[in-house]
Amino acid sequence: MQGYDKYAYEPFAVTVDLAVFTIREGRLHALLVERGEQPYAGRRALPGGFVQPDEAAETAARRELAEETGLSDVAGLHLEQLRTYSEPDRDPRMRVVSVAFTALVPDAPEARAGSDAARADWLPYGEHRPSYAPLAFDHDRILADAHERVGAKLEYTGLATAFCPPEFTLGELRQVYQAVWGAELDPANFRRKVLATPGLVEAVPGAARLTGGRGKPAALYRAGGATALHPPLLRPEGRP
Amino acid sequence: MQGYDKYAYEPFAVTVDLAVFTIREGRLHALLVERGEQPYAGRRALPGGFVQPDEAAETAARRELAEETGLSDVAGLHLEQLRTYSEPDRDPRMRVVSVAFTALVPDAPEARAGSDAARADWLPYGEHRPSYAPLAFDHDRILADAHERVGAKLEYTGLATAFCPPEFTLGELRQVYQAVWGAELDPANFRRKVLATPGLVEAVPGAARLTGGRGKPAALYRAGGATALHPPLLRPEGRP
DNA sequence: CCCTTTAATAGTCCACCTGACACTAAATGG
DNA sequence: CCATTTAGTGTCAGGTGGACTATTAAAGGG
Repeated sequence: MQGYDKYAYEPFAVTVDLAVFTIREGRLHALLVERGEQPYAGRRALPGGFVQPDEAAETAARRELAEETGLSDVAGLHLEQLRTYSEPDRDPRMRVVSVAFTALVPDAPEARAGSDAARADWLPYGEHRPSYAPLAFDHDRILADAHERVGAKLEYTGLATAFCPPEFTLGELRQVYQAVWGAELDPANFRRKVLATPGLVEAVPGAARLTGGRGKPAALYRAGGATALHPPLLRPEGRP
Repeated sequence: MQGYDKYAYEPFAVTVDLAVFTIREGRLHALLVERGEQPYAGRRALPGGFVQPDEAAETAARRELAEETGLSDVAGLHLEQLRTYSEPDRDPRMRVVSVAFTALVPDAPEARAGSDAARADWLPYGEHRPSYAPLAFDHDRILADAHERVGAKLEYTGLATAFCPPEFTLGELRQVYQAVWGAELDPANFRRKVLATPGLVEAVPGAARLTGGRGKPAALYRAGGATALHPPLLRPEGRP
């Protein structure tokens, strides 16, 4: 790092890309925009945008998240850096280094198109290659990396509650795990493990109960303060 | 992302910073350089440098790693992206976005000073605040983040073998866990768990044995192909 | 050369975690 | 009223993991 000279090197553009997930009807969905311009016009892509000269990448990501989702309380959403993608040819026009973030949204208000996107929608993301694939740029890879990261973090952190509203039932929490992992979980064993993990959830004291559909009404819980889970909640083996 | 214009935005300098760890005499060490110039002249810092216009951050990181460590077989070393640090004021001179990497080195040849550093040394990194603290820029935080990441990945990946030479004893492997976690592990139980984890290590078939110091000679093992550990090898509880 | 020290390896015991599964409770829809 | 659905409780067998003891095989010192 001998003497810096801001013009000694080709300038890099720095952007953020957002892999935003939510659970809808028990299935995992990702927020995707439709590109309105070349390259990849008409193709689906991750929402994102440029980092401004005076803001950190995290700030830019949260700003873009607010713009694209139309959510009001963006401050409370879970936003986490995933990794940075810097291959020289990832954007055909110029050198773009992109810091990717993962965001988790509890309920899912309809998305709205941002300034630079033709449209924005919540589209199902799962095992099968979706009809809208492939995404623009290297966004398929980013989204897959984000999915893998979220799946892994469910095991050993209390992250799952970030997909849930402030008060939720254990059934809803279990659906989060099932949607992300793509696996069935035994309701009884899930309840036992969640309640045995200190700080994961705490019961809402009032006899508060929620009726959603059929079946016996369930007790409500709030997210506990726990960030690390000991022991972890491991996903079932073998995913070939 | 409406039409790019590479001069529409203030240019960002993109650098890589390296948190390089090794095990020496059973203790965790980090590779640190001494800065020769302002700002922070004379202070310790992480090795690193600029990303060139035609290379990915990973490529730049591996190039810097080779330059700073003097290792010949840099290609085989474990190098992994940590995260990107982009706070606008993290470098007092200009806007620098830095992609941080974690590298793990098995044996530790003496470091050598790179082009931009007065010197480079392996310095112990552990519980106590070391005498060389604080580091330049936000490098204390980067190094702490890297340590936490490595400690966590030892639990559920076969990463520990990256600290070991191609053939190693279970005692050496256990020392890796102990040095990174700063905790004592029962040798017998460690052996049982490691050998019970499929794909973590594989025995060297010949009656190969290694003599290092006192005690019964140990059997040699090679790193197995396993990348994910099921079940994980959890570190002991409670770190207040 | 013997004896102590050190580390690897083997084995045991027991508490607890976990998956599988049965059973009851409370709501809805025909 | 009855079948269905989901919540919640309980049980049981097998496996895992921590604590601990014992044995083996080398090095080093007197």
